[in-house]
Amino acid sequence: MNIEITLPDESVRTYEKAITGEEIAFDIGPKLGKDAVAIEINRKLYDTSYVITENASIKILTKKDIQSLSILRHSSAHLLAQAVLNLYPGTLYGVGPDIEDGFYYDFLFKENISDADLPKIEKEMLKLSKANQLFVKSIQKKPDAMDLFKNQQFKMELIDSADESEGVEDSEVSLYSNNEFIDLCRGPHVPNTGFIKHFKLTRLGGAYWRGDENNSQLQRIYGTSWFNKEDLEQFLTRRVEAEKRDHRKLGKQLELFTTADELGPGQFLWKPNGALLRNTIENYSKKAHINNGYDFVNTPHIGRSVLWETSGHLEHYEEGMYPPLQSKDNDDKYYLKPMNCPFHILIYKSELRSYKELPIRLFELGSVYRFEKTGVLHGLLRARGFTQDDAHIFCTFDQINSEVNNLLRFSIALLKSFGFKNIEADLSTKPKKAIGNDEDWNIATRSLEVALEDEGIDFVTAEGEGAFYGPKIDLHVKDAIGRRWQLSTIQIDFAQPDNFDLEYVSTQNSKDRPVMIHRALLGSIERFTGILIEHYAGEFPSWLAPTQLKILTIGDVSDYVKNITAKLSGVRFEIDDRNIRLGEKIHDAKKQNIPLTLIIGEKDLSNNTGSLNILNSESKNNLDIVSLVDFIIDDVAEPEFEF
RNA sequence: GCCGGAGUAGCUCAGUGGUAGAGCAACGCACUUGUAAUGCGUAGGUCAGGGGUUCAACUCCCCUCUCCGGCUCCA
Repeated sequence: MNIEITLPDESVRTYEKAITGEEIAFDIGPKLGKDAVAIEINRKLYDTSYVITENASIKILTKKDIQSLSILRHSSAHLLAQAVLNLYPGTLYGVGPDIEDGFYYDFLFKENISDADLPKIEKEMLKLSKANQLFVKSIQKKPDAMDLFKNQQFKMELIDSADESEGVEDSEVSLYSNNEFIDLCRGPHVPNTGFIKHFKLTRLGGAYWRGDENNSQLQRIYGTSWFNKEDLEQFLTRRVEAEKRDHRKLGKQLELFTTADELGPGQFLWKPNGALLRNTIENYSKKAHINNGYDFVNTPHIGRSVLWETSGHLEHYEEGMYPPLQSKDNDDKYYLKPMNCPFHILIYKSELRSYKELPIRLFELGSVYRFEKTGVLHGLLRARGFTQDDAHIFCTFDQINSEVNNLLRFSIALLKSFGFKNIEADLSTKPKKAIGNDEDWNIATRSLEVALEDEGIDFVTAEGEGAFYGPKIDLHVKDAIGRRWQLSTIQIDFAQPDNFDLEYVSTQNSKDRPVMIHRALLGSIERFTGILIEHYAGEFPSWLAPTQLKILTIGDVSDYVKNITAKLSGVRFEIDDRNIRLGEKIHDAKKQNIPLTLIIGEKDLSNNTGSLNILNSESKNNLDIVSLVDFIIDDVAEPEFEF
C-alpha cells in the first residue's frame, strides 16, 4: 500500500509505508527537517512526530509560519510549568495557553511567590531548554489519567470536563510529557524543548481558576517567547516604548490633568493644558455634529429612581451605579446618571412627535458616573466620572438602515480626523441577560450587519456581547504601536422605546413606536484623550497641541514680536522672553513637546526674518518672517472633516 | 471586589531601629545670553492616615485610604 503525500506546491511524494511528519521533512531536505515545528495535515495541525497512514495534503510548518509562534508559546507554557514544578514541588498547576505575544500558566503555590522568583524560574527553564527533551504525546483513558494526576485537583477537574472538542474520544484525554513532566494537552507542540530558546517571564499576577471570581485565586505567570533573539528584543523594546507612552505619566509631565485623594478614585481634574486639549477635541466633534443634523441638548446629572426603574438600569446595573441620594422633601431617591439615554428620552417625550420630524438626533456631551470596582480603574482609560459624546437617534423602523450607514461613515470620518487610520469593527449579539423579544433582536442585529456590508467594513461577530437592550457595532482603532482600542459604539434599541412608551404619529395617523439608536463615537472624552496621548506619545499634531507655538526671544525684540503675533490670530502661542540662554529656552520648549518654536533675535529685526523649529522635523532657519507666519497658520489648521 | 506590590519635598528617586537626603522645579542674587539645562544661595517633608511594639519607628506589626501589575467586570 502506497501513501501519497501532496505538498503545498501540488507536488506528490509517494511512500511505501506509514511515515511521520519529521521523516517527510527530512526527506524533502535536511534543513527543513531540522526547522520543522509542526505539520499541517489536511488543514489540521499535528506534531511532526505524528504518523501519517493514508493519503494526505500536508504542509511542514517552520518558524516562518504564523501558527508556529502559537505552538512555540504553548510549548513554552509547558516548559514554565515544568520548571515551576521542579523548583516548587507540590505546586498545583492549572492551565497554560498561548496568548497574543506570549503565554501564561496558572499555579497554586504552597506559598505565594513574588516577582523576585521569576529570574530563578527563567533559569530553570533555560536549563530544561538546553536538555532538548522531546515532547511526547499519548492518549489515555480518563480513569488512568485521573490516577496520573491524583494529587492535582485542577487537572482532575479538567479531565472530568474534557469532551470531544479536545480532539479525542469522550472517554479519553490527550497528554504530553517531556521526561518526568506530564501535562494534559491537546497539542501540538514543538518537537523538543530545544526550540524554546528566546523567552522571558514578564509578569506575575492573580487569576481566578477558570476565570470565575467564585473560584480560588491562583498566581499567573506571564511570559513571552520567540524563535529569534531579535524578535524577543524587539518585543521587549516595544514594551518599554509602551511604558513611555503611558498617559498617566505623560499627563503629569505635560500638566494635562491631576488627581487628588480628596476627590475619590476614578475622578480627574483637568489642568489648563489638558482642558485646552480636551476642548479642542470636543469642539471639533461638536462642529461635526452640528453640520450633520444633530440637535444639541443639555440634561442634569441626577434623576428620580423611577427613571432608572423604567429604563431597567437599576435591575441590570445597580451594582455599577452610585448609591442613591435621599431627597429632603419626601421619600424620593435620586441617582447619579450612569447613562444619558433616559434624559434624552424624556426630551423626546416632552412633545407629541410626528413622522415628519423623524429622525430626531439628540446630542450631548453628557457626564456620567459609574461606580466601577476599584480594581478596574486605570487612569483616564477607566474612570468613574466621565463625559460621553452621546447621542440618541429616534427614528422609524424604515430609517434604521440609512441612519446606521450614515453613522458608520460619520464615525469613521471622525476617527480618521484624529489620526486613526486603521479601523476595525465588531458586531455584538444578544447576551444571556437581555430584555426584548428574539424577533426584534434578529431584525436589529441584521440591520447592523447590512450596514457593515453596505459600507464594506470587515467585521467579526462577538456572540453574546451586546448591551442588555440591543445589539451593537463597536469600532476599534489601531494606535501608532499597533494596540487595539475600542472607541465608537452604535446600538439599536427596541426595548427602551417600549419601556418608556415612546410614540410618534404616522402617515396613517396612528401612534407608532419609534426605534432608538444609541451611539457614542469617541466614547468617553476622558478615555479618548488618554488614548490620543498614548497614540501620539504626548507629541500632538499642531492642531491638538495645548500650546501650538512658542516664540523664543533673544535680546529686546518686543516690538517686532508684537507685529508678528498680531498676525497669529487663532494660534495658541506663548512668548518666552526670559533673560536666559537660548539653549535653555529650546530645552524647555522641547520638554513640553511644543510643535512649533519660533526664534526671534535682534539680527532678525533688520532682515525681517525668523527661525522656526518644528518638532520631529527639520528647522527653517533665517527665513522671511511672512512666509514663516503663513507656514504656522497653515500648520495649526484643524483637519478637514471628510464625510 | 479578589491576589500581589508600592506610597519619603511640586516632580523623579536614595535612605534596613538612633530625630530625613539628592537632582530638577520654586524663590533670591549675579550673568543680558542665536539652537537640548549659567553659577551661587534660600526655602521646602506629621516619611499616605490611624493604632500598636520599643528607651527610640520612615524602618517592625495591625487597620484604613490611594496608586501600580494581574483576575473578574465594563450599560
